[in-house]
Amino acid sequence: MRSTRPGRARSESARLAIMHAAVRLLPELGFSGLTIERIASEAGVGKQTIYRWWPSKSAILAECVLEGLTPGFSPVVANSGDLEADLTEWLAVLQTALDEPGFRSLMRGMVVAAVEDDALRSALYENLALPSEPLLVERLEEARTSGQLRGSASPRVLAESLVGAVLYRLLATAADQSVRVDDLVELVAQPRR
Amino acid sequence: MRSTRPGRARSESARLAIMHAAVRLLPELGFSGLTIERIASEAGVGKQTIYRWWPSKSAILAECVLEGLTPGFSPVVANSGDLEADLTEWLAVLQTALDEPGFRSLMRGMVVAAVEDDALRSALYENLALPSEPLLVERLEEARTSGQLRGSASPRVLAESLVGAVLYRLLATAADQSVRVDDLVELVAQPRR
Amino acid sequence: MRSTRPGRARSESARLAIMHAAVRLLPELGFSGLTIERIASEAGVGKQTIYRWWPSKSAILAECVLEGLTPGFSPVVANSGDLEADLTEWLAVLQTALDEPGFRSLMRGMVVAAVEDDALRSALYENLALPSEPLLVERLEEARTSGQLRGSASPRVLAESLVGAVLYRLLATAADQSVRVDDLVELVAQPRR
Amino acid sequence: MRSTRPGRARSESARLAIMHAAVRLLPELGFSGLTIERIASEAGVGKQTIYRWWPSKSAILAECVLEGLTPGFSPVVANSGDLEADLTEWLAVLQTALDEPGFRSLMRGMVVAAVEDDALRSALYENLALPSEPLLVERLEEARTSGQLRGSASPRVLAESLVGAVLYRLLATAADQSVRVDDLVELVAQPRR
DNA sequence: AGCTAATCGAGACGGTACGTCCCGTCTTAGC
DNA sequence: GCTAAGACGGGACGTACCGTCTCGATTAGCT
Repeated sequence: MRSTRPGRARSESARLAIMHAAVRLLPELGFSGLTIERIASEAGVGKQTIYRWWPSKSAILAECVLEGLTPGFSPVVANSGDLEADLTEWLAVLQTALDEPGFRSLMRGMVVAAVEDDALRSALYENLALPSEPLLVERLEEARTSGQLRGSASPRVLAESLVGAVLYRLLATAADQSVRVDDLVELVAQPRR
Repeated sequence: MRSTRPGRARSESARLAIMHAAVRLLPELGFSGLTIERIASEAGVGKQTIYRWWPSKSAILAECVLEGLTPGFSPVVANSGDLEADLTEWLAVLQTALDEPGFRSLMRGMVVAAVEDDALRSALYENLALPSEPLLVERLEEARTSGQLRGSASPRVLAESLVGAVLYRLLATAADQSVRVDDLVELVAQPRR
Repeated sequence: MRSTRPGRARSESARLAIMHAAVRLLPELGFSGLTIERIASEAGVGKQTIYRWWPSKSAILAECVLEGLTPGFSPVVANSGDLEADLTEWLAVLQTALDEPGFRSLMRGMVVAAVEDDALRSALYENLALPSEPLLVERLEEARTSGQLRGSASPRVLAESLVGAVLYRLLATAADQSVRVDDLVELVAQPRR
Repeated sequence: MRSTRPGRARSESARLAIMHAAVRLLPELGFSGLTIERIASEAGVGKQTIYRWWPSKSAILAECVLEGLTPGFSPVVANSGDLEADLTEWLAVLQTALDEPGFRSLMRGMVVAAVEDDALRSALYENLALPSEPLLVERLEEARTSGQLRGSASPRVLAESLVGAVLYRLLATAADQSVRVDDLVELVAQPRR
């Protein structure tokens, strides 16, 4: 383990300014309209400072996702013992976030970016961001053992269906159309008697 | 009504060459790597000939989708009376198409393009391409009346969940991982006794 | 011989605007301070329009020299039959031009540029510009035959000495110090009795 | 008078490494291609060490000239009492140095640098380097009093003509063309009977 | 058959952004 | 306080495409 490299240390303030600028500009400009040059000038930073640390604009966004700079919704799925209630709450929170146009644009931009960058795709889908899918899978597995899960489909498929339904709404719909939370929950959860 | 304008008629061969070039290049270059200039040179066509007839590269792709130049899967959902069999077949066909890397790349590019262009989004999601979702909704509504649909969720939500699950797999997964067709069908269809 | 290439013809007005901008900016900025980007914006032209036709900024300047866009002094050496008078006049004209600070800076910039570009060096020294040396050699050869040339040194060496003396003054002297025209003439011409 | 300041003393080895690197790189890269960054890495030195002691790359070159790091010719003009012999020898030595391509490139680079930097211009022309012009003037003045100088032109003008002829050859000629030493001497010196 | 007019491939145009190189300054730890 | 190292904000480089604008050469329908 080497203690410190020689030379000036990386500027944390520049790093943060760049990431904040990226997140601020993405909804406004869309992914393809977002340029490194714009991010640099918005952040008050030289272009080289960006290129020194990130290979692409997607990579900047990936780091933003991993650092939680895309606020607005909780990826956490509660576990109250009642699957129906937990899913309803989780979807409602997600829905509320996606009802906000800025956040909608941000997430669309992220999805586009993720298509063209493996690191961002991992960051977005696997680790935490968009649907918090792994956490959801875990919750559904728990529900399987307690008999609250409908049918016999694997928790992974159920989770992907729920998240996919939200993703579909996000990408396919122009207007801000909400998902039908109740129906989605009913799809997965064993109705309580 | 004027049947034909004076002057030289639009060249059908140029039109087709452009669309074929676009579809051929999209998987290779990705949406952002695809340029009008490249399409023009690939098609052996002047740039102006493209700009004369299409407002953007997304518009070219939209026309390609509408003309069925993106081969490889049938958007048709059969109606044999047996929902389980029909869905299984439809998903299997879709899955086979998406197992081919070239087609996968093509569809990813299309999804990206659709995010930034309303016309293409309509062409892709509503009219026919990706999931043929309206046809699916129709089939599920029919199944509801004949009691083959599980639970009480609306056909639209069910359709979006199925299509969303496929979309999620397309976008979120790096490797060519298949969807679990059986589980997806089980999610929606009332199991036969 | 092909009559015309296909495609839009080169814009003469852009070509002239670029060359005029280069000549206007060179004295003000010096050769190393002169940038392609500045020339382009001064000329109201895209950078690519410059790079399409010239490989370097020196090449632009070379074309300017060849087209006579660097006004201010006559390279012509008169031949009145009186070498002493002819040389005195030629040097006086040259001196007057070089007394003007703008022209001085221009010529300094040209000399610098010529060091790093073969084409410009030819344009500057051999064809016409700075000293009109070939014309001077010719005049001196004529004088040799009519016995007006002092000593036996070759006309080429004499010409280079005269031009060199001017060049030396141009490069080595900060302030606008004139050459001593009389002494230079005396160096070369047989004094009239 | 304080003999030494507190703190670490300036590194003489770094100073020499920088100047040697500059002189080594100048012929290879030309003046505009020579960068501080390249000099620093060639010298194995931090950039700041250069900027701390020199204001510009011309200043480094000026110091090189003053320290005699540009080897290859003697600026000294002998005084044997025989002007013709002394000039012939001086020009021959100069010519030999300038016949070497590396030295030629070096001197061209120096001349370019001198155009854009007053300090270097002084160092190059007035103090010692290129032509040792002041020494030459002195020698010619001596010759005037002893009647060895041709005509009545001022020694300064004669010196500038000789040096200018060499300078002209250096700048204007692509190939390594020699000056005609005999003719140049004849131009200035009273022929011995 | 000639005229008119919109098309075609080609490619130059004024621009914007790219990703790189270097500027001159600043900030590290080490001697 | 100097050193090597190297990050910083900035500016220019030369390239790739953008979408527009000529070019001369077709090629259709209408006189």
